[in-house]
Amino acid sequence: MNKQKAQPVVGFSQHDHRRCVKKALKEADDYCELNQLRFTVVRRRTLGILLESHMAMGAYEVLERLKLEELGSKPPIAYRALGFLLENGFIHRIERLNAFVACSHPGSTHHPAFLICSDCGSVAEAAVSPNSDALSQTAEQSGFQIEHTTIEAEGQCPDCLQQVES
Amino acid sequence: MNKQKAQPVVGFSQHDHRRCVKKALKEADDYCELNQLRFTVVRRRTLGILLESHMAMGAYEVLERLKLEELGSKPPIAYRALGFLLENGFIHRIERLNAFVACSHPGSTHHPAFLICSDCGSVAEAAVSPNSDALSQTAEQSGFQIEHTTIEAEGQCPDCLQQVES
DNA sequence: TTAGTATTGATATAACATAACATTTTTTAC
DNA sequence: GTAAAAAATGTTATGTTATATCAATACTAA
Ligand SMILES: [Zn+2]
Ligand SMILES: [Zn+2]
Ligand SMILES: [Zn+2]
Ligand SMILES: [Zn+2]
Repeated sequence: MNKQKAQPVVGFSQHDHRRCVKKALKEADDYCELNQLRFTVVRRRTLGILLESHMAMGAYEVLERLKLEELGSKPPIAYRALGFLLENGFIHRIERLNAFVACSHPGSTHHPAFLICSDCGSVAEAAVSPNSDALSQTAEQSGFQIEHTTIEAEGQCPDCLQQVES
Repeated sequence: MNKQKAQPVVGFSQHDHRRCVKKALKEADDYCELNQLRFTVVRRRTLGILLESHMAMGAYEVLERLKLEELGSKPPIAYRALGFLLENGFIHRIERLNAFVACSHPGSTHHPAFLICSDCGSVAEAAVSPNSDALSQTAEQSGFQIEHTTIEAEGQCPDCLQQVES
């Protein structure tokens, strides 16, 4: 991650970002109401920050943003909010980056996979069908019961590849 | 603790395991000689420590072991040795655990996948064929060029599942 | 209300990792 | 063989990520 800023995270294409954020927050509102989860100010705003950014953000980066809005200033504030959002599937953790990113298609349970550009830092999420991938097959063969998968690829995104060519 | 398939050293009897470690070190010796790599005492011993262990080990855990043998006492010692071993494919890094594990089948280039037991901490490595998995397909479709993959599953290993049942 | 539970506030520290520079060892060129 | 260059190690310091703990507050339900 050594070049510019905010790159699209949902695939590598343009989209109406503001509407996308609003929609996602609304869906989270609904989900929390339905499941009697307490979608507090800090939690909602944390999700908002990640949705707006559309980049993977570190916990301390999120915390900086929360500080600006007087929503907390100490690490546990950020980690707790992120923990809540992770548990409820609103965000994912990118292990290779020690960072967090809003889920591109929340609501449905899925095994997310991420494509991380090492040049521009953009992160794209793709759903991998749970039972067709090689990992699940290997697990099944050996009698291992998967509860969570981490599937991440690092490399060059289409945009950055193009820039090298030209 | 006995598992089938592409397992590292878990479950081997003490005698077999010793031989297995010795064999792996010998292979590393040969590889380094062939490729004119400097397989120094610290590097070789670090690989030995990981081979002997039946679990993934953190860098500071490895460092503790090196300390005991007067091979270094400060973090960079361990991280440098681990870096060398990573670069040359003798070990892998498990992102979810911030830990390192000796490769189960070094020599050949492969996309390693790991099955991590959240109960007993055992880690099994399996090779995933690079071009058949869903991740590679997704990447190819979007024009993303993969350089490195992180594929990890957390859950219950067969042994730990059995213990819950009984 | 009142007790119980969930969340937040705050301090401290644990765990993981690297930057920077000095020193030593090994390799290479002459 | 010696000197220069390169690689590895020693050392200090610091940066980064994450959690344990306990006090205070807010929400929930009897
Ligand atoms: Zn998702
Ligand atoms: Zn890019
Ligand atoms: Zn391997
Ligand atoms: Zn187990």
